[in-house]
Amino acid sequence: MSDFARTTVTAALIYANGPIHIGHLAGCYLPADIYVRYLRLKKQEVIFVSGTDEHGVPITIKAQKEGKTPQQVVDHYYKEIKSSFEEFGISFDIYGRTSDPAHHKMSQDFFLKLYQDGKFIEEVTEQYYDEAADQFLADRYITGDCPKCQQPGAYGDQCEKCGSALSPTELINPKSTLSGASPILKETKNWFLPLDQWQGELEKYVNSHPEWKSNVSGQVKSWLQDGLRPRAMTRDLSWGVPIPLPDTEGKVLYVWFDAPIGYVSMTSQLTPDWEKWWKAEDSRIVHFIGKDNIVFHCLIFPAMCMAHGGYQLADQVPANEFMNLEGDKISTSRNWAVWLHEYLKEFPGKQDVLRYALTASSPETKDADFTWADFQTKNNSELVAILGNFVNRAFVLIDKNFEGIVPEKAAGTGLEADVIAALAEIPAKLDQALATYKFRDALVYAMEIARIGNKYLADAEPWKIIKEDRDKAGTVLNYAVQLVAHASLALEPFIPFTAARLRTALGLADADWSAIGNFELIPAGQKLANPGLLFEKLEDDVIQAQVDKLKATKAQMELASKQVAPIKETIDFDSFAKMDMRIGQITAAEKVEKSKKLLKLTVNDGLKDRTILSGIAEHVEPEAIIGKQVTFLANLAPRKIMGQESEGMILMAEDADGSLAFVQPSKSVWNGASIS
RNA sequence: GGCGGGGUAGCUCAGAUGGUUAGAGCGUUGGAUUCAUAACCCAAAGGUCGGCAGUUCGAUUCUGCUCCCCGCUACCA
Repeated sequence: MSDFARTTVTAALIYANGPIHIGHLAGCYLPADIYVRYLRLKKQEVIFVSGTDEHGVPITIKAQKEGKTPQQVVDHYYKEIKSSFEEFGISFDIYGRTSDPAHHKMSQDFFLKLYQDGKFIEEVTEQYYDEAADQFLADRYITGDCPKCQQPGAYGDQCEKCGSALSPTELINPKSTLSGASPILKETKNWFLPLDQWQGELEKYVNSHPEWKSNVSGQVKSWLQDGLRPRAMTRDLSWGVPIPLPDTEGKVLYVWFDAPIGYVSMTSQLTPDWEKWWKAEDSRIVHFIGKDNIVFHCLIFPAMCMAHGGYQLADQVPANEFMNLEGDKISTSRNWAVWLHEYLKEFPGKQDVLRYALTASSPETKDADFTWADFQTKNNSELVAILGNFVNRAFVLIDKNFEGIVPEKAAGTGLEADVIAALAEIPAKLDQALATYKFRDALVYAMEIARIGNKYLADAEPWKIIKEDRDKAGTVLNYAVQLVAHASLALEPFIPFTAARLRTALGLADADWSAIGNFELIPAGQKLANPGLLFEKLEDDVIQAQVDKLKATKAQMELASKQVAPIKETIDFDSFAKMDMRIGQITAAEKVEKSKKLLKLTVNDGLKDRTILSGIAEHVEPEAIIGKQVTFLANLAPRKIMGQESEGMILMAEDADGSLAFVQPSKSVWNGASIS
């Protein structure tokens, strides 16, 4: 790693269809920023590149929903995202966007080179096309009956009822989810990158990086083991980078084709010297991403680069897992998130508190959970009590006893050697942790300096010594100031706003990693400017307000989901009369093996016992329902489900929360009672 | 369904190529202290390391099965 002359750091491109939330920050932006700041402290050559991804279906959906054009949507969010990142101290060298003409040009050139070099496979396939919406339909936008289990509501890629993987053309009675119309099959030509041809080289590449995190190499190797297949690099969509070939109207580049090129095109906006950062052999590329982006950065983009030639491949891809919020998955569409722009407004000047809290429980090895209670604890018990308190003690003691001027070192208390020794261990540990992307550990090492400081003050008791020996007390405070200075350096990557305040207070012009260990960093006689309290305690009511806000969101979302479905189309009496609904009694119930949802019920219908399979296993205990009377449809055509014959269907009422309840007679009736 | 990651103290998480008392921070309890934002400092309590079985002299660490959470599953990105 020391062979590299410079480092190109990227953080994932985010969709410009919503604001930034803490999941994004913890997932890649904060770790990337910490890493970049660390490299800068070490005076290494580095650039930090990111931006918004402004293409793809989610953007068009958002635009449709808001009655805007896609361009209006991305313009709005680009601005908002960029400014909240800036305010939060994410120190990008360039924050670009993929709708930029320079980006279009570069990704088109990239595509064209692959095309001209014959790296693509052209393939004409039949895809479902929604004539009403005038567009081809991605798998997710088609539903129909599952060809395997016959149940309705299967998606184009998968039936969630029986779990089968499907392709859209297999669906029975397909419908577009956009317009509800029946889609037609239409021929379309797309360009595929034959990933299978790069399998060998990709394996070599992946195997040359045994240091990758287990979640990264695990997923990548799993794909390689399954065998790679050609992947379409173009899409039938109107919003995106147009394909630079004749007669390709209505087709654009696959967003995952142009997005990673975005890193490069954005670099070209930063410096005319951009090629050095992506092509020079002594340039190291590091992609910070979330776990959902692993294959695109570790397989597909590398394959594109191999096909193109000339580009360096990523040296590290430190993917984080996900950050949950109060026990639930963060979700933009469900509004379950702590939004950065709201945080910045509601907690002005407290960027570092959030940076600290998110780093301290960063999802480095597994999903993590952000709770407001934890946020409060981290602020009150660590930032205020450990760091803020130590700094305040040092400044107040010097202000009171030495008029704010750093005293000379004289004979010490005998504890100084221990302090120096304790501090001496920190830089190497810190360096090691940061260099290996273990930011959680690194933060603990950096905070250790303040702990050392607190202990030193408690043991040395300069407030007592001063009464007899002013020089000795001065010595202690001199050391304390040096420790504050060290904290300001070691904590710079994590809490840069606080670090800068400290440097100003100390009169330390420059932040330089190599100064760690230097106990003459702040010269005696230096006039200090007490920065005041670095952090303030967060009271319960402030935290409670945030929790309440989330609870209100949740309640609102539940309310929204409680919307009663509209009445279906009118039917005549005969259609109704055809249904033979009856009351029967459950005499036996057991789980169907290898099925999550299915229960095998034996129902006494007054004539005989019949077997009915019902997808209610997640809602009821088999033992608990034996003996219950239920309503069932008796003349439904028998159907095989998971190899077993089901004779009828149990009627269930679905509650707003998705739970199911039996439809039962209000008093016990005889089995076989018909319903009319 | 297949594949990948994870399940370790009340909470958030480390760790062990298998080996004497499994770690940290926070929280809790007790003590000490008052320069400091009722903060700091010291100490203690607290874990059958998801469950079952196997390999082994010995497993929380290896193997198999199983349960739970998360992700991916290739034209959703």
